[in-house]
Amino acid sequence: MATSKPTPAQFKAQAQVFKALAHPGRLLMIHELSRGERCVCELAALVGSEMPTVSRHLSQLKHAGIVDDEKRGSQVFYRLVTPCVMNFFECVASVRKG
Amino acid sequence: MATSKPTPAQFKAQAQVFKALAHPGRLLMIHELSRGERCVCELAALVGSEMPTVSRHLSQLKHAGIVDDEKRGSQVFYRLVTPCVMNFFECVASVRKG
DNA sequence: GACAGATTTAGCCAATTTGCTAAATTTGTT
DNA sequence: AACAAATTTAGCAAATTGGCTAAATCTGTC
Repeated sequence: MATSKPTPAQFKAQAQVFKALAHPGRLLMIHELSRGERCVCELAALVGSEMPTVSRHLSQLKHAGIVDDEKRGSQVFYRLVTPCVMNFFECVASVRKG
Repeated sequence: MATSKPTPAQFKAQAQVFKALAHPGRLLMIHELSRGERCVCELAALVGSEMPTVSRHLSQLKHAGIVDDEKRGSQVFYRLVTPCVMNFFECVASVRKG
């Protein structure tokens, strides 16, 4: 199917997804999650921020539908739900180079 | 080439591009520009905002490297530089549906 | 049940974003 | 030169975002 014109509500929803991606730390986490599920503490160590901060970032990604979580024991594991977002990076890289 | 890990600076640059996309009006304009170049006044009429507002939105897209502009007479025409961003929409749509 | 660890929620403050109006700039016309 | 149209820049107020610390919640262990 070709690129049909989204409704205003769809544009708004799409913008929400892009907004969730519009943060270096969240992109780093997504990149890590593309290799497999990770708990919050692992991701906190990865990005070097406090756990509450990381938890809220993950909450944003989850709300946007990009990741999902599963509680196992005392830990919560996040995983990438839509691997297609990884395809963005290639295009975005080309954007930056002209 | 596989998905190699970007540097912190690259993550930051990518986030900037996503941030430029994280706005319903800007997405609408990009969609319109995917059909061909448009002047600021046309885009302003399309999104229903004041021209200064639209001008600044376009400035953001240009700074992110997504669009480029060309002045012809008293008008400035914008065009989509990286059509690959249109591919995002398909994936983003799938994000919203689960 | 007390306690430690992992996670989330709440509250606070600094920084950014957004949209507007007003002013400045540029271009084409008379 | 005067004027009108198109665009950008500047300045302002409202809303949102981002990170922290403190407090609350949940889980497993002793």
